[in-house]
Amino acid sequence: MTAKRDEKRKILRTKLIDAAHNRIKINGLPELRARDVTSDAGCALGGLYTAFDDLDDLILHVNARTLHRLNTALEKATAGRDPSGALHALALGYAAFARSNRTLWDALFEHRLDRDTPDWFQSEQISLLQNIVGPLARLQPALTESELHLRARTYFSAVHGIVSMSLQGRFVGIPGKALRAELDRFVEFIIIGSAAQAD
Amino acid sequence: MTAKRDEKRKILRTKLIDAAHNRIKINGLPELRARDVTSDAGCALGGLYTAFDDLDDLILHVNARTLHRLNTALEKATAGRDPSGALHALALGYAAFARSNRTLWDALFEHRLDRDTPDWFQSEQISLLQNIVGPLARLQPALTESELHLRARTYFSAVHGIVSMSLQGRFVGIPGKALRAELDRFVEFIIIGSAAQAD
DNA sequence: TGTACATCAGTGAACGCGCGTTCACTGATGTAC
DNA sequence: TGTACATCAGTGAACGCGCGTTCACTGATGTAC
Repeated sequence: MTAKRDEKRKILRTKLIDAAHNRIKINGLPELRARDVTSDAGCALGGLYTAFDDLDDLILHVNARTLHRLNTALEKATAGRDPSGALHALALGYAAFARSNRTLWDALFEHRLDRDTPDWFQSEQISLLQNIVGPLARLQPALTESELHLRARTYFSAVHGIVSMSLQGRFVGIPGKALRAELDRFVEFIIIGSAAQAD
Repeated sequence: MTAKRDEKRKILRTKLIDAAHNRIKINGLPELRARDVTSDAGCALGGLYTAFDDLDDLILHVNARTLHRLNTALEKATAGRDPSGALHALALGYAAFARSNRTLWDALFEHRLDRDTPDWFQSEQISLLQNIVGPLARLQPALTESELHLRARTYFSAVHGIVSMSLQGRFVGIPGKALRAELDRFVEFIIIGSAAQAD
């Protein structure tokens, strides 16, 4: 019976994830400090290393949560739509999520991990792709599973590029005001192109 | 007559840019150290601060050089092609440049500058966009200048997203082997979509 | 052309600070009887 | 149920290292006459 210990551990882990989530949300991943997180979570600095392997491990848990929230948002946005509508909704939903979760979303791509991606994280990544594979499969029923996955990755990468460049405000990014319209047009091109190819 | 001083300064600046370029090329921007660069360039640590404002300023000069090399490569790749051929060549040329100049190309996007982008750097950014605007304008003559620029940015961002995700080897990136084929197909969609829109 | 002084590029040791991780310790939880 | 001992989560001060930038100094270049 180690129930009490297990419970305390679980609570501490949650507190730390919550604290890191909030810190990233407010100041962004580059400003995240182990000392701030532990003091927010109400434990000692060393406590972090009993609950997680290290700071990177904690960040990974925050990112998994963010990815999960993104997947939920995208599922909601596409629910009950026809394939084209779903693709449009995915792109706009992605942009909307990125904008309103800016720093957390940035953390998803800023964070480099040297170790292998753990299973519980990979499953969230797979869900993300599945959200795209679904509509694509209905749009192009002739494609094989592996072609679909390839197309979904290309499609995701392209939309991600457009959204991230725009939000970063880089020279090559498009102005925020034009983002929605450009994304809509862009998705339409993809749909038209797919239809043309299917003929 | 400060000719000799001016000359020495110019030489030192070039040596430092060369050294930083090589260091980034070999180890990547995150591993770039002021001490390594100055020792490679054969000057004292403090010398960096007489030739440039600071390390960021030096990095910006390396990036301008990389951007210039990219522009030259893209101009060469598109020279004498019809609009569709040029768009294909741009995407593949971009991927090829990114792959064979991996760390230098990464530095272009990893480097954050707080100060404003100086003119001499902006002009390279503008050239990059012009490489895309050219073919697009011939493909869709009806578009206004500002629409063309918007389309060019969207188009660049999308291709950049596909290429960078793939090279980073992220889960959502497409495998290197499939990159060329996916890019070709992707560009074709854009061209078909543009044609459909022009009707 | 030559001399005396002034300037300023270049030097490199020292500054200054940040921050992830460790580790000897303690007190709460778990186990044995 | 209660006591004695064992374990281990949690503590927080100290470690350890990295590295951009500064600054008093010097020697080469420039200026004045």
